[in-house]
Amino acid sequence: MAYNLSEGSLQVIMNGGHYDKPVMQVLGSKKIQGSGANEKYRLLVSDGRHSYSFAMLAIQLNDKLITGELSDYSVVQIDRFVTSLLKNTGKGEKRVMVILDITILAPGSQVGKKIGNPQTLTDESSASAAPAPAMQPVPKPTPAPQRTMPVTTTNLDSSILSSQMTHPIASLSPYQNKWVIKVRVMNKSPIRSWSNARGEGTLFSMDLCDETGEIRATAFKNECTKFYDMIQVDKVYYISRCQLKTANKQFTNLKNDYEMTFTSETVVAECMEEASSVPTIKYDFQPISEIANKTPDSLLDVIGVCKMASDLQELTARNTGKQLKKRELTLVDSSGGAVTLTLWGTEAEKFDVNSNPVITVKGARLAEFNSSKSLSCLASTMVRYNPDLPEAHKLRGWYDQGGANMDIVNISAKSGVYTGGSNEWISFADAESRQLGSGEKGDYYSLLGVVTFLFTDNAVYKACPQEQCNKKLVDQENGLFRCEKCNREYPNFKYRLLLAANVSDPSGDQRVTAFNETAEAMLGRPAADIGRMFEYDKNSYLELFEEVKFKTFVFKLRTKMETYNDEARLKTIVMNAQPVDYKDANAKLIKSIQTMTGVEL
DNA sequence: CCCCCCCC
Repeated sequence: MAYNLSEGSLQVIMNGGHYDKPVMQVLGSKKIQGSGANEKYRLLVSDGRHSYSFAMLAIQLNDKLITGELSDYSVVQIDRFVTSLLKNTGKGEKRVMVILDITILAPGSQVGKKIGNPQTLTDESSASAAPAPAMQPVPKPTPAPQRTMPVTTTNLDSSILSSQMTHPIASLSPYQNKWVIKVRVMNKSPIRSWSNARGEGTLFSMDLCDETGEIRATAFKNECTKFYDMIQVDKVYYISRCQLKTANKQFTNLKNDYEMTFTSETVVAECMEEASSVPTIKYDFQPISEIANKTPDSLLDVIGVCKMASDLQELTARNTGKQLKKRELTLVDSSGGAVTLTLWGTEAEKFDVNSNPVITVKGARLAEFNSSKSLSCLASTMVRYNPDLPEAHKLRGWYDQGGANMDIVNISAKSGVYTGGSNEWISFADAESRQLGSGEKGDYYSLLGVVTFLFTDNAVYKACPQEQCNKKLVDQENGLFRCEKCNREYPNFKYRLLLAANVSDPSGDQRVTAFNETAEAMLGRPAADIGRMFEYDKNSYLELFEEVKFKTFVFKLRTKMETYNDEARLKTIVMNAQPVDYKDANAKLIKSIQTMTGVEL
């Protein structure tokens, strides 16, 4: 019987390339460290053309070798493997393959011989290119020298560790505990304390990654104190002897089924050598336009350009009474979506409002409020500004070359209290002929309209600082402001918008009023910013209004006949103003053409 | 062993 080995695959793999599920023959194996449950084996494998001895068997596959299922001359399909470049004690780098999963296609006893005449593959990345040492083609469990792990971080020579085989994150599991990982710290939380029925203490957690995956590690109490200062974001460490357990996906979106806990046995040593092969961070970016379809409370990775930023806002948490600081950023990307990202605390304070950085967030929580979705940073969320990433440079290019002016759909747009009405677009002429607004209750309708004029006078006012009260304040000219509704004076106020505008469509036009949230959506800036501009930078204020003129929105309007001074007149309020989603707009237009013409398009 | 992460 002939066995087809994947000839040439080893050369591809050892040059750092990928080869999908190569078929190889095992020509030998050798125990290189540990004993009992912690044994580790090195294999001599052949693809028929070359043989290579720096193939490691992941510990979970040891059984196959020990039981004899996997033996010399076995033909196997390597379903999953990783390779990594290792420092080879002064002789440059050596690429090692770690076999994570195999299917045995034919037992060694059936094959019974070496297939072909494979030549030893020399390590091409190494100048010395020493041939791999030959191994006996018979598994002889020889007592390998026991590797003793230093237990403390003091006097730990990291070169000892680096000369050893490190284990890929992807192969860690609770069923093996003898490993060393070489990982970069992606994120480190602040120290936090807890107190509950099961006890109290301090902890911090960190997110780690290597070429094969990522994992969260948490250090409690003694380990928290011992390692907090040492562990630094972006640095690479050798870590061993942690406890692994199943990760709770509710609190992390790292791609790993497990997480680890530091124990008193845990060893951490900084990697002092060049370690650029260990990646800096792993993202699973979601296009902003897709965020609206995600489940609330899920943790997402997003990249976007900060198109606008609110002022710093201070507020009191309702449940805890804690003083909070927040800043809301609007992120846009080339998907045509926009989303609000809320920063908290010092992250909010230190944000430079005069910049439009590319921002990456990893593990931001999708929040839902009043049926609009936004992102909120948690303590565990990684936020980076203008990171040196291909995606970031691409997005910067998009933004600077017109993306900044692109019409966007803000999935976080506040929808006000609007609930009624049809989503069908009608025209002002339709609204008139249907006599909308003549009834007791008022009528709702939607249309595609252009803002043709904005009244800049009285568009922003100083409102009562009380949460539920938006009453315009009377300036007492003594540093205090009086609210007639609350019947008291305040030293502070909040800006609110009350925007009057004209909206036109091809059939006519209508004077409309937009209250705070909808006016913010139309003007594209928070009321606080607009108030500040009105007060201190009138030119920018007027410019902003000029920019919005002739912008098109999908309006949801509420219209009702009201009587002023014996004169009945239609009052139309903007319930919602959304930038145009042209894909959706075109579908609606095509549908209405079909309805009108009866022609299938 | 945490897992709170805030506000409209």
